[in-house]
Amino acid sequence: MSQEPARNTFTHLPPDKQERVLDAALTEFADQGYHQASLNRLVAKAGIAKGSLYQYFPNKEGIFRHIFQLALNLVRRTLVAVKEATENENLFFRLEKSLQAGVRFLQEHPRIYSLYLKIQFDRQTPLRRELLAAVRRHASEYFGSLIARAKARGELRPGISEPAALFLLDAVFDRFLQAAAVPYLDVTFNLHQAPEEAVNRRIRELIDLLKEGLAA
Amino acid sequence: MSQEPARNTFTHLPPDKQERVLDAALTEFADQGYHQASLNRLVAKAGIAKGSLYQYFPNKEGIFRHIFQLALNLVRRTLVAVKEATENENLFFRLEKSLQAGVRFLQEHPRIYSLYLKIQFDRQTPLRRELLAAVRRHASEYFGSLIARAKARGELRPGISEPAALFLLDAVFDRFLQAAAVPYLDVTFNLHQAPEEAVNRRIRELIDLLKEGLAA
DNA sequence: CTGGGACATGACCAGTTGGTCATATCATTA
DNA sequence: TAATGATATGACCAACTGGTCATGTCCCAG
Repeated sequence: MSQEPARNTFTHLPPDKQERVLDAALTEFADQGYHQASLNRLVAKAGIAKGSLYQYFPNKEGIFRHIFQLALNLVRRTLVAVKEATENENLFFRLEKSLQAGVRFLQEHPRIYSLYLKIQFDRQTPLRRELLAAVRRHASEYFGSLIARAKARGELRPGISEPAALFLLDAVFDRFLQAAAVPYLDVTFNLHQAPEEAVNRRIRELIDLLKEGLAA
Repeated sequence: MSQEPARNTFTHLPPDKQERVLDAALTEFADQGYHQASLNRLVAKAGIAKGSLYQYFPNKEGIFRHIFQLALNLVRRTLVAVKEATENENLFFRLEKSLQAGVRFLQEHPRIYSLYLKIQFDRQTPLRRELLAAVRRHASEYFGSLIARAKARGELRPGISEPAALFLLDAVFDRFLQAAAVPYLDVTFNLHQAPEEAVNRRIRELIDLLKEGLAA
């Protein structure tokens, strides 16, 4: 499969130095995207020599892979935690809590989210297929299991199209997080850097609309 | 305001040559994004000398502005046409037609849509604020007027939050188009390069869900 | 035929990129 | 102390970037 991108030299380094390098790398890739990212800037930020970087990683893509894996693991852990924490609640409450958790994640790890958005729409970025496949799988499992449980508990309108419901939830959630993270994206909610209370109000409005529908 | 980015020299050119240059530029920017785009590749594609390019436009950003304006005007005209064509129909029929028109646009002008996505998530691209502001204004006007009319005709559930409805429509539409345009993005609908008939079925499922809601 | 303005051209420039490598430093052995 | 292997370093490389400009071609007016 894919060989380990980090060299032994890197894992033997004192943890704080590893931290500095990874931090600089995440910042650079998140700010600039893969191709725009400059290794010269990266090493300057990390306070190491250019040559050292190539003792730690085989090349630019190797650094990227490493960051990518760390980020993906963090997301995975977070998703599992939220799902378990609301296991026995009803669908709409779970959705509300999920969206809140999403916003929290994005505020705590803005660079990871920014990196994700960059990869999503830059066809040239390495690992793009892998990333999108992984995200798709997670989203599908997550919402799929919420919907299945809701159906079993009779919380869903009968005859509903499950793929459509999944698509709808995925779309609305993703857009909500984007609007909270990216300035100028949002049409009416003004979510970017809004106070928590305002965000939560919007979440409730939105869930309510999903629940009851638009039609009279 | 903003000065014209194209020089007179360019407008005096034989139309087919203008066409070739603009086409090459759109392709390059759409494929690579602003910063990754290479003027060397661009001139090779257009079959002109590097020096000539600088007789037509002041610099890279000037070329980008020009392409950008052309694209924006095209979108504007399309939006107006759809809105007028369904003026007296009910909300959900109009939404269906709008989404169909969106998919059609994206199939006819994939490079323009790709460019739009690139700009949206690359914070470093020039004109990003302008682009996002323009898109936001258009979307808000478009959906806003649909919703206002639907409300007047009593097609909406009373007490509905208008900002939430607007956000919801904007989110779902945008995501639907993204899923149709970008491979691997879509969780369950398999919209990318799907046949028209399949797309239209999905559109109907989705609109129906928006109409009736999720809850039992 | 001459002159002049519009347009075309590609060699050239300084700056930056990802990546290399000979050399230096350092801690740990013997 | 000497030797050894791991790690650190930054000058250096070819390739490419956006942008310039001296020179050339072409057409048309006088």
